[in-house]
Amino acid sequence: MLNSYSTADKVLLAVDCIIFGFDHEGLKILLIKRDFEPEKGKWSLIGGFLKKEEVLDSAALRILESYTGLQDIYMEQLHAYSDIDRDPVERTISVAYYALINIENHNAEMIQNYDPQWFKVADAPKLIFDHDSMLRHAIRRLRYRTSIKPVGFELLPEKFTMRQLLELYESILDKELDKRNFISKINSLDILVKLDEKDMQSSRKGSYLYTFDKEKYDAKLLNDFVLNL
Amino acid sequence: MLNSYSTADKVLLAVDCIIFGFDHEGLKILLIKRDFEPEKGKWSLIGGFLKKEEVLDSAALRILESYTGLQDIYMEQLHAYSDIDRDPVERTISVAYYALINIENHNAEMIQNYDPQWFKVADAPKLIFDHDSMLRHAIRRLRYRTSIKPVGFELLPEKFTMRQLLELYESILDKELDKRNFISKINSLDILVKLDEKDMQSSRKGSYLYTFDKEKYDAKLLNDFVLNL
DNA sequence: TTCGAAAAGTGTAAAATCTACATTAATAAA
DNA sequence: TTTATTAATGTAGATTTTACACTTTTCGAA
Repeated sequence: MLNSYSTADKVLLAVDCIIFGFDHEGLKILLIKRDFEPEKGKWSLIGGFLKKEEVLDSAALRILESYTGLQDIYMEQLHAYSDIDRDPVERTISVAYYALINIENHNAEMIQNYDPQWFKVADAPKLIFDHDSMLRHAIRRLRYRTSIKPVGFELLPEKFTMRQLLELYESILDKELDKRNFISKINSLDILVKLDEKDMQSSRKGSYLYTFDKEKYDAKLLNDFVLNL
Repeated sequence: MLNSYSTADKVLLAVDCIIFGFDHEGLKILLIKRDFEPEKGKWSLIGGFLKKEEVLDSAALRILESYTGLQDIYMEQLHAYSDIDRDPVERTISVAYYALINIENHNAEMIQNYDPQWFKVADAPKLIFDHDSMLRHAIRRLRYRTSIKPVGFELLPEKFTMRQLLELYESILDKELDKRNFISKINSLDILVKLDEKDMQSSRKGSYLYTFDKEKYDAKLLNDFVLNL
């Protein structure tokens, strides 16, 4: 019978995580050397299997934490991948999630206790299975997301310069942006607070530091807008 | 062990289809009375279980065809739903797909041999499980899609009037559009061919019929744009 | 102390796009 | 031939987007 629960096939359900980070070198992606067969030792997204009593969103969080120690990361579902032979061992459907995190905040502990590595998106090694394709889709989604939601809160340090924000957008969109136009567009979003404090690392003159106005930022997360950069 | 294939749980994987159609009454959604327990007799999206040797995309096509006879329908994956108790019988993860189809082209055969029914989106009955939530997401996705890809080829008859196209967009976006602005924006997409033929049903004067320029339409499907309606 | 180097900060004019809006045209039916 | 009905059409003003260059600040070197 077509729709009998009892005769329907059951399958393994995996979750793979595309974790984006950002630092002075640009947009990065977090990868691990796979620690079990098949493809042991090859570069891979962080992944694992869904447990029966678990929701996908939670599985993504659990799996991310188990490989990185990272907690309370906001992830979004990307897509379900189901090619028959995507996993050579056994039929496995994988649901991919992606997240944005601040590298500096998390890196020390993570590198100490686990073994993930950051790669510049452009320099990422070949990945196992269909993970390259997942990564490509995630980048596309991130670019799109950038055009309708604010980005940066999760990726930048608490205090940051306008230049850092500009470089974040440039590295996500992979194109140069006009500095003055960018600043006025970002300012028109009204999500930044200019501090009375300068960062003196980057120049003699020093550049003002900003933070996000969390409330306004979150409000913008809910209501899509068009940001034409 | 965390990532052992042999100890990982297997789950049922369902596919549910949100089928959008359009006719003179507006945007519609195709539903069936569920023909098996639980919730037998209640309104439901068209759905079924993934088979082990099947890709999700194909499962969506197979399931749609089994309930409607519809073939060669282009569907897009929407989201994977995994609430623990979303299906009361057994843990089931469902991947939702959505599609756009032309009601008039397909209706006769479908209604004859199967028992699905069209509902105006606004008048849809309460659905089983989390199908209401799937439908809401699909509508949101369709609206978004409408702002970055052309819509209509799959939903309108071969030849259609500008008014029909306008009403399609209005019913998807659920708002009134300015006729003249709409026409000039659509024309600027350069995807329509104006025919030397009028539809005399709707008025004394008659209104010109259009078709889509399939090539240009398809090209626009690939490259996103912003259509500010 | 002055000078040079390096990045920060700032404004505008022209072009493009978006919006709001009303009249005339064509035809069939009465 | 008149009337009723819907189709078709254009523009001016407002808004947004784009392209673009010079001045400011301060540290460190001469």
